[in-house]
Amino acid sequence: MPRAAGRATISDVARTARTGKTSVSRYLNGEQHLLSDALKQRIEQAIRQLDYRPSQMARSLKGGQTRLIGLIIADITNPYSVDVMRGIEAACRQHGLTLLVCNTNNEVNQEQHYLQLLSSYRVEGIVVNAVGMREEALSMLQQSQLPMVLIDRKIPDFACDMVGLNNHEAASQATSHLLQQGFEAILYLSEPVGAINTRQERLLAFRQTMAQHPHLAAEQAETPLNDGKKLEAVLHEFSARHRGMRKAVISANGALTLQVARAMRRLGILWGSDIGLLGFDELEWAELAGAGITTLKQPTYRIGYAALEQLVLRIQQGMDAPVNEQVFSGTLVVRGSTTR
Amino acid sequence: MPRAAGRATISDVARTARTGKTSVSRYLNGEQHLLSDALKQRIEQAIRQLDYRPSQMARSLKGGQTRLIGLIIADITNPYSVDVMRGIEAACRQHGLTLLVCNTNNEVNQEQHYLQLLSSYRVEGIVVNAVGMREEALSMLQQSQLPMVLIDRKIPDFACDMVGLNNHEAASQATSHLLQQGFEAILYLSEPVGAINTRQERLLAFRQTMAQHPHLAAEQAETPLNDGKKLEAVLHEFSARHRGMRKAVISANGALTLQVARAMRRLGILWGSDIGLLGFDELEWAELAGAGITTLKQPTYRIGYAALEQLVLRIQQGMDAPVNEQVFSGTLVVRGSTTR
DNA sequence: CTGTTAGCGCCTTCAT
DNA sequence: ATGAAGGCGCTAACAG
Repeated sequence: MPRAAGRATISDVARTARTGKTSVSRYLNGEQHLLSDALKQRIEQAIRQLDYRPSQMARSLKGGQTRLIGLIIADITNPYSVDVMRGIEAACRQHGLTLLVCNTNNEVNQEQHYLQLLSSYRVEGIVVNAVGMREEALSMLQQSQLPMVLIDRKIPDFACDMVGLNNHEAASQATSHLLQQGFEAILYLSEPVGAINTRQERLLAFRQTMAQHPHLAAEQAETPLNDGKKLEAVLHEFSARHRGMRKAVISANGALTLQVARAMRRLGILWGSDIGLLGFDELEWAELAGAGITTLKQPTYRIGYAALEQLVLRIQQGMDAPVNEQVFSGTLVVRGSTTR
Repeated sequence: MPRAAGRATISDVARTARTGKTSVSRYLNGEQHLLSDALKQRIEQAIRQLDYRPSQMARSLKGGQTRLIGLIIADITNPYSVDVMRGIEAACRQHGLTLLVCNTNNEVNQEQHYLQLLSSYRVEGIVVNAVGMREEALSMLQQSQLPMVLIDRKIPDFACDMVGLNNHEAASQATSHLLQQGFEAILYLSEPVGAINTRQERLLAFRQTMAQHPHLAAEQAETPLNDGKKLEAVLHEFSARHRGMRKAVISANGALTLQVARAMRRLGILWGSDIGLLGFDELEWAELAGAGITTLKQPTYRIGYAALEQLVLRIQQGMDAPVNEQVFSGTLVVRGSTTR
């Protein structure tokens, strides 16, 4: 009989099967060829009878591999992150790894907490989807000697593998499309750029592309996600300033595009006819909103998959191997918001 | 100096601080009032110097609480699930619990795998967001004696705490709204109902409500999420069959609503003018799609929060306490798709 | 106040 | 082919 409270242990099984712990352990670890059929039978039955399941805790305490990978996501609400996650998961399955997901909800405390947790559970590596994560938090990560790969984010003075979008190319592509469509004034809208390299790169590419056409108006504005009023003001003024010209807005990410669309709707501005609209990140509802919204779609699944492959590589090679950065190209999905 | 490979252990710290493991352990566990200041100093420094971090593995192996909660999600892609998760997380924080998220990607294997994993890591309880999960998989869960609560799903012959939507009320509410708006023919569209109680309840309530108006047309159809052609056919025929009447479609969940909207668009049917449309689950883009889509919004955050509270209760009370079921009311958010 | 000791459940030599 | 013994890192009696 198993001990009153708690689950059965390997000793319980051994006792029930009238043998020693060693044999049970061997049975569990695929060294069954070393056991007599009779013993195997007894062990098998004991396990079933006691509903025994080995404790991973104890197992990996002993120093074995955990085959665990941690994923730290700053905002699970972000479809981009979820899509990337699917790629990571697929790759994990491929490698016989198990993924543990931690959502930090954009809170620095949580980041630290989860990092410590994952580390103390001896995950073999972590993927950090840092969109929105602050520098301070990431520097904590640096401390831990865990193999790690960053998604779509580089940190100054922090050598770390990274996988993400070719932001420069993507932003150029987006801007060029708008120019080709004959827009004469373009507003590049993003959340506060700060020191976040992803945002900087996109903005830079926009500026460089526009710089080739000095007679056109290239504007830029930053607005937080939750300030609808400010967004309306920015949009309204941009619109007014370029009355009579063909004008368009680029939104730097999916979450922002939603807010932009809402603001335009409140203002009674129609994308497609009154103004052009192009957003980074594919949206499942892009085709349903008004005339449709043109997006720059990221290969999220591939990014996630590649990130995990990179992590596996890092785990194999150790922390001394040179840092690797890998970027993928985006795809422009043209819809009604940028065509006549 | 810490051992060459691997991290420092409590013994290393003890040695460096010229003391015993016990004192270090005490220092770690908030029993600092039992230590002399001098010792405290030495330990603190040793910890910093060695970058020591206690192994949760070892700790909980010893029999302590893990303060870990597992969340099994069938489809992380589903915004409903993600929203519920946010509620769970908030409640976890409140209780000093840490949430480990596992996405089974609707694969039965994964469900088993994760369940075993979580169980072997001694999580104190699990929340199962079973939308889409198959019965077989859930019966596995039943085996494990883990405290558990189901989200929006009941399983026959399986006594388990549950938190979810008041499906009957919600579906009645939705149907009544359509009737009030003067729709004369209503099509209730859902994924295959099967034995899933949530889907059955919604459908039943629809039928009962419609039964009070025998002169009106109450239709029902089931279609898988990925079969756009079938969806178009169903919609087209429904439309044709009731030409000249005011007709509407109820979509049984958010993911389906997206497909329905796409299909209507392909068919050139406009919701709001040609046909009514009402979907379960709030959609962030509901106001942006055409005339806007009326939704039945679930209090997802509260559902998640309540689920975790229930789990905590279950953990405290043990597995013998009577089963508890808790349902919340939905809210109708009326938009252009169901008004003239 | 502080250190010694004995496990937690498992894996792994090392004997038998 | 099988089992006994030791130890992974930590906590919790139980002495000093």
